[in-house]
Amino acid sequence: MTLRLAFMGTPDFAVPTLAALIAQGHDIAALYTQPPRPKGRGLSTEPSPVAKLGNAHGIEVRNPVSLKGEAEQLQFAQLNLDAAIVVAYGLLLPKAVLDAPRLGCINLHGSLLPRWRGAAPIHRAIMAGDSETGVMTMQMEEGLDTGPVLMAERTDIGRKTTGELHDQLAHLGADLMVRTLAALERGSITAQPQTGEPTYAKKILKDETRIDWSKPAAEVDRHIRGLSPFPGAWTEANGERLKILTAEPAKGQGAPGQILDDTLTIACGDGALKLTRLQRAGKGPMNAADLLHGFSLPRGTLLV
RNA sequence: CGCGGGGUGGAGCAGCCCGGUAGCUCGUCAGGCUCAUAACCUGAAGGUCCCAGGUUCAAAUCCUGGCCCCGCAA
Repeated sequence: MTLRLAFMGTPDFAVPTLAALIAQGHDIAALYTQPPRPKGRGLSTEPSPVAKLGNAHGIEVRNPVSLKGEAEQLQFAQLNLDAAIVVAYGLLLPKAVLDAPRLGCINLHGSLLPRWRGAAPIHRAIMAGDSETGVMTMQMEEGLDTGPVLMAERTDIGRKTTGELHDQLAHLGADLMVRTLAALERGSITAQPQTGEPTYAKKILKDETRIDWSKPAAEVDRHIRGLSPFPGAWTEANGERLKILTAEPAKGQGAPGQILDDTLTIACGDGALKLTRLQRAGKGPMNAADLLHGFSLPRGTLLV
């Protein structure tokens, strides 16, 4: 069954879903994404990952700064959609937009709602030490990720990093969205209200990314994994900024932040962690052994 | 033109200011030894020093232009 859809999304997380919908042969009438923003270092602005894929398929791309205006809402309504698929779009959808498509607006969210509503569900789930998470499709309402749930897929977190989990959930979610649309069109599912205590995944702030070595090793480990590879947990060594991408549990004790051996085992408030992949300012990511070849970090050094 | 670091054998770095024999810690290969916590010993191979101009008797090094990577900041 071919549906007439709009896709609203911006970052990499949304790309697999858009690709899956295209592959399914759905009619993507328009693509909404955040306008290109000046992106760092150079002066270059780049289209969002979603916009790039859309351009490659000749889909009309729209970058409204807001959907609150009547003109935008009218344009949206005139698309005459079966549904709008929303994945990490970055804009709130007013009621007029939510109500316009025949089947409404369907959102893909990267957590098991109502846990971790909001901006950074993957990071927060790992940092909080959750043992499992997942993706959900839901019928959108005006509230922030409050809509009733259509379908869900779970997965263990284990020792995954945010990057690994992000990619996995993006693909699980793409498949889930395809199945959700098929079921919706058949009329074989109904949305179920979210149950349980909501929690909110607040945006990651810069000043919470620094590693606090006085915390127990298990907690530091979650901190590192939850922020890897973006935005990155970091510490300071010899006055230089060191981003820690991965670490693994290790044995040892000492003053918090102290290097205990020649293989980057670091004492935490309780227990220790062995750093395995890290990045110096201005350098690319590298394994611990490689880093040590060019950067002196003898045992006893204190990371702060 | 937001600030800054960088591009040197396969990896990570030094050398650049003060031009003049390609260096360090590893890896790889061969041989030896026979190894407890990243084994050790001996030997070898492997480099357009990002690219293009310029200065010079001589450029990894100084000058000009370009390309690429990254940290901050947004």
